[in-house]
Amino acid sequence: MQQILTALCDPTRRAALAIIWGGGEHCVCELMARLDASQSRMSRHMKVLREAALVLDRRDAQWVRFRRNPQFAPELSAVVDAVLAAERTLDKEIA
Amino acid sequence: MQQILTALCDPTRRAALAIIWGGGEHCVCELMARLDASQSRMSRHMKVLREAALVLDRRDAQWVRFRRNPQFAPELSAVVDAVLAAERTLDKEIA
DNA sequence: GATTTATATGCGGATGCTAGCATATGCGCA
DNA sequence: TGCGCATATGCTAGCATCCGCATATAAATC
Repeated sequence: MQQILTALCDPTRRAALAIIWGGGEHCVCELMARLDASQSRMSRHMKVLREAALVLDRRDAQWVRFRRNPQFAPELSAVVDAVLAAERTLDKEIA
Repeated sequence: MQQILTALCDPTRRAALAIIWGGGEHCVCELMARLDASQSRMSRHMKVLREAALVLDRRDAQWVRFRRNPQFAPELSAVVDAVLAAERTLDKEIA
């Protein structure tokens, strides 16, 4: 739990998770581009998400593809869902 | 959102919030006793919860009574609910 | 006014998080 | 083997967080 919340505490990680949580595979370079983050920065943030078991990764040629961990405890998935949903709602309200 | 997650990131604050979130008023000295926290530590943690608008406080003679903020945005309340529920569930599994 | 109880806060030290830079590693291709 | 793209990581500086200790403030009571 502590690890999950720590992972969710950084806006860049939340943004990366928002992209990944919806499904599909995403490489670091894609996330770098979409989130305007430097390479080492993105790589380290993904490491935190991986170590919290929020995402899984696999090598695919030069790339490392990240995807949502489907075996994540449902109570914890509910936390992630709530955070991402809240963020979407609040962003909409500002815009 | 950032402020909420930062507030939730500390285990002492989560424990205090778990007590308060259920309802009722609770003074700092009660929380100190129940969470085995020093006075300055507890006071500061409560300040973080207050500044995140998770809780409201009022003076009552020597005491400061904290209670859940009833006007908290529902999407954010959902985050708190999910976190506290997950923590309860996981604690139960360990025990 | 003095004392006691409850709470807040200034200060300092320890620790941790984050980012950038440079460099290392892994993989495909010529 | 050598080169280039994608990713990981050692190092460091800057900044935030957390805690304990001491002290300040607030309210009640005598």
